[in-house]
Amino acid sequence: MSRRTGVPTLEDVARAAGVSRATASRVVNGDERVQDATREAVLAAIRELGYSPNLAARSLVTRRTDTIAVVVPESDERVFNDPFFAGTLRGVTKALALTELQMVLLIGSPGDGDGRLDRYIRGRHTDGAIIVSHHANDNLWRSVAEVSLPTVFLGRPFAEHPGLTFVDVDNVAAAALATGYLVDSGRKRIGTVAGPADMSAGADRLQGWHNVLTEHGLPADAVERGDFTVAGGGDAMTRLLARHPDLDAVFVASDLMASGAMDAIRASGRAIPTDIAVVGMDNLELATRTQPPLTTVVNPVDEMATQAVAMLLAQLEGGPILEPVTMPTELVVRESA
Amino acid sequence: MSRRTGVPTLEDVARAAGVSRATASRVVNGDERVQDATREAVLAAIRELGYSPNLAARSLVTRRTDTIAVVVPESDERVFNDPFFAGTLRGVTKALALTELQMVLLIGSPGDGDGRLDRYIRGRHTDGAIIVSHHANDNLWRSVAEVSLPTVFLGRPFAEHPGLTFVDVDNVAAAALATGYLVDSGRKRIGTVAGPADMSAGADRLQGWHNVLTEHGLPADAVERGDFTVAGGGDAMTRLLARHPDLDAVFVASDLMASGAMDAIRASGRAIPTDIAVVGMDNLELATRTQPPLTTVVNPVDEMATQAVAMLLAQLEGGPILEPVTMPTELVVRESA
DNA sequence: CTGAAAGCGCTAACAT
DNA sequence: ATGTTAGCGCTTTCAG
Repeated sequence: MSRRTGVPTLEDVARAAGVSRATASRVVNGDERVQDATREAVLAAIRELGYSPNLAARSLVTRRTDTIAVVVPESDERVFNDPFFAGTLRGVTKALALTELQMVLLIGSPGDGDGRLDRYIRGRHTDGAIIVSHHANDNLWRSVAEVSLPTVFLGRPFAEHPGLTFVDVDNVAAAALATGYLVDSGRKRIGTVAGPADMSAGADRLQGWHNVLTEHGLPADAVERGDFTVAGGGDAMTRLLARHPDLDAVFVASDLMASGAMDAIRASGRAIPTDIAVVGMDNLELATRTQPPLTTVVNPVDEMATQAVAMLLAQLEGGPILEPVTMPTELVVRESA
Repeated sequence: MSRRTGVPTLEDVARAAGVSRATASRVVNGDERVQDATREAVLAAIRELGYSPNLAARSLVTRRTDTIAVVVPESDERVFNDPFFAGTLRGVTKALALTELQMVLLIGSPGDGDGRLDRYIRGRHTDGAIIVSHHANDNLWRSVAEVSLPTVFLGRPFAEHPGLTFVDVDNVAAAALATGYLVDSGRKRIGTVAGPADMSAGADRLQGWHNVLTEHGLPADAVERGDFTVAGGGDAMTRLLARHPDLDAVFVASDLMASGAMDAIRASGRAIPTDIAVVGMDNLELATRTQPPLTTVVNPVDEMATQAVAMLLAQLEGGPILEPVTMPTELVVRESA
């Protein structure tokens, strides 16, 4: 016995079962061509010794790590305060639980730019990646392309690029749906609290709002940007009201921002929806608990995550890069509009 | 050139720099005793080739994985809906960002009991573990002990065991603080919505509530259990009111449950705090947004997480297992009590 | 169906 | 200061 550490190796298992390492390995990996009796012996040895494969050794030879990275180029603050990310992570976790893959969560720390994430990707330390909240100036898309790491974006990456695939909702259509509802209910002066200009969700939702207003010959000049946080939404709404006191409705590009915006509206002495109607987007649980409950557009994060994982798995199994997928969206009418 | 894959190895770097693999390795690992000129050459080769160490190969020889597991034996649903876990993960992420360690998130999936988590721990696939929400019938504590995996519990594990360390708040004291406040403000008939009996936080908070009431000669019989969710808190409160319609106050063992409990109280036609005073625990952001804002006891998850990571790092660096740490707590008075 | 042997990429003695 | 060498534990040809 040359076991210095307490951790049994495949060699130990093989010896205990009276077979070669190769056969033991076959049993561990479910290879069919092992005699039943032999298999039993090995299995018994494994149980007895409490053997568990050394993943590093395995991955050194298989050239797979059996992990996938979930990359979120946002601060830990954002990620863990925004239910949108929670939903995304929940979806990914759930989908991954059915596989042998382990999830490695990579969150952008404000400290070092995106250098850490980039290095991790370029190092090919995982078999694939799901990249969640992509900004225009992230070069993550370039990195995954250069090292050809199987990747699916959750939310359309700002820079489209052949070979990059993603799953998203049609954010232009979603915003149009929300804005159209406001128009149809007779609102004439409709502003928007938009998302960041460097994210496709920010840009597209603004576009959808703009399209509908111009189609109807209504002014599309009341725009302020928020950063997808409650506070950011509140600040943006305050600025919006200062510049356009005649607003009678607003489309806010996320429920979290809408929550802040509603506080700002109330603080200005206006009533919701009587003075100002509010429509959000995401349909977080939060939307049912605002005062009044928030009319919003569904952002099916769970389904999107599941879809993204499925597309990634297909690639990992050697399939082609699948076409981008767009998920359907719907309006949920509550009391804020 | 024998490079079949596109991924450069240390060997490639060494060759390009005209040195041996050993020297290249020294540069990569920041070994001092390398001539500046040599170092420069190696660094240049690394940049040129876009070299990144193969972690599997490294960990095979160093016997370290440079990862730590964050184990949460709860369903993904719970984990990603409960801001308590979000706070914990935020704290751990933040603390880990300052190190070279990568976090592996292990979440209990309802499917396979805790077998998956257990196997992962016993396989020693990480250098250490932080175990977050521990239940009485989890045998995780036994597993980490048996394979002597450096571990810190976040929240006192139900089974105390020499060699197990943890960081927690004094939940008995916290509950006593909340209940004492209710007593001091003249309430006479104080119930509680307690947490699960199989978790130390559930048991201890119930104990603290019980202690104060008996000390003051008040009845301590109005108890219903919830599962630390909004819905669970609501249901428990409904049962509590049915059995004890004379209640004039309630200590609810978590803010999430308190939120549900407040809905149930209102639904019963009672006013908060006039008819029933409510005190929660955790001091989530949510507590500021309930109607009325919730009086609660601070659960300093961020600091606890930081502390837990620090204690784990100390162990990983070869230090002794540190004594359990108890964090201080305080009452935040808002309008619900 | 099973075993022998090669080697994945790296670090860490041990030489020099 | 640098090179040589011996594995780390595993999978995978290749023989038999």
